[in-house]
Amino acid sequence: MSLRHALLDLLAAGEPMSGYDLAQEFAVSLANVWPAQHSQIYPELARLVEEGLIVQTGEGPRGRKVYEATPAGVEALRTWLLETEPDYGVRSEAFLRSFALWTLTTEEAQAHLARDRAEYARHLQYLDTAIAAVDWSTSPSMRGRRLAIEFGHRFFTQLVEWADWASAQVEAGLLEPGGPLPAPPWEHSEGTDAKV
Amino acid sequence: MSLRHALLDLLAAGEPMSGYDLAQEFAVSLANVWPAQHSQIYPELARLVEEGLIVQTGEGPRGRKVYEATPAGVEALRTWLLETEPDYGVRSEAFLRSFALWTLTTEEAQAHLARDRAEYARHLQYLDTAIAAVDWSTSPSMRGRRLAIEFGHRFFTQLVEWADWASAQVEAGLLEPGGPLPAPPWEHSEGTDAKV
DNA sequence: CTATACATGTAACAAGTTACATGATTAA
DNA sequence: TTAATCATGTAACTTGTTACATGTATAG
Repeated sequence: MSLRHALLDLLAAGEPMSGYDLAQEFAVSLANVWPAQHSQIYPELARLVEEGLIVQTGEGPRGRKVYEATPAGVEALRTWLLETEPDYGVRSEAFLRSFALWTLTTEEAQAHLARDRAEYARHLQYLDTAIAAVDWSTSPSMRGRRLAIEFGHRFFTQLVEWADWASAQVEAGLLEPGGPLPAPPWEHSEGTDAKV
Repeated sequence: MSLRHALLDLLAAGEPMSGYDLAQEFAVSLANVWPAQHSQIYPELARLVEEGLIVQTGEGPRGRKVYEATPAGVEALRTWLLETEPDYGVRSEAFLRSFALWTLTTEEAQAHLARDRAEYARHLQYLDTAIAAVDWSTSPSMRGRRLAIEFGHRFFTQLVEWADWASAQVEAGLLEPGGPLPAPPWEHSEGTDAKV
């Protein structure tokens, strides 16, 4: 159900888009949220048209088909947000890899962490450049999307910081038997207690 | 390919485990990294046995089968880390939802963010309790896993902070036309520049 | 005129989820 | 004795990936 809502959101945001445009969008802004290939997008668009949640409002060269969300489509988006239970699960191969770092030597782990660090920093820099290039005040969707972008910015900032921290721990001998262990995390987290 | 490496990592960590044990582990510590159901785990275990990456080393009541990783299995884990390109993509429905918050009213968005916040804080608290209950010095795998746990701790801390930030922005009128927009993210991120 | 980007689609396969199915042990 | 938990598995379905297939417009 997530893919269709991602498409619906993009098409409801204002600008009419083609399947090709949407695929581009998935390759950049949605790549780290809900990746999708064009082979998945085109059939889903056909289903959305069939259900009346989007309509084709234009065409272009090379058989280009341009779609927009219908009022029913926007309503479906709202219903999704308001009436379905969020799935808070996250899937990340990079995170999974960190579970297995102990099978590497200190040097190998350092190399792995350095590569991760570079990749996260590269992505963060790209994000910041993208943020700076956009006028976030133009439309309601843009204004709201600013929240999502901040989420991404903080996420990648945190990844870079984690990689640096992990690298320092490994350098200090974490992976060597008898090496020092870091202090518990709660010593550097304050003000995030549950309001329950 | 990720599921098998997650299983391999757990079985290589030291303690022999059954499919049931592994499913429990996926329901807790790996739930926010690489979720998996028992229906996916049992067939994968059978394949891993067939390929000689794990062996059944014991049995228990109710047809319980206990497995351990073979040296070939540990080597396969290392090869995965050292010789395959990481997939840095992240999939998160909660993150995707934040893209569509603009379709909600200020009040509706606040309710949604409050629910997210509570869920993240709850999970963070659970994580911290779990961290405190464990002796991280016992084995190489435990020592290394400390890095992954820190990753999770920071991730959820950041989510709580983001939800608070987003809520404050919405409260200030971000979703209302003409309302104030937050300052660009880079103003509160320092020391994470790419070392490229 | 030729390579690249644009543009849409389908087919075969792999991965993941939900539901079904069965039965043993244990604690109250 | 009965409910909960332990324990393993399969089947049907949905979702997602990779590869195949085709053709048009544009820029150099």
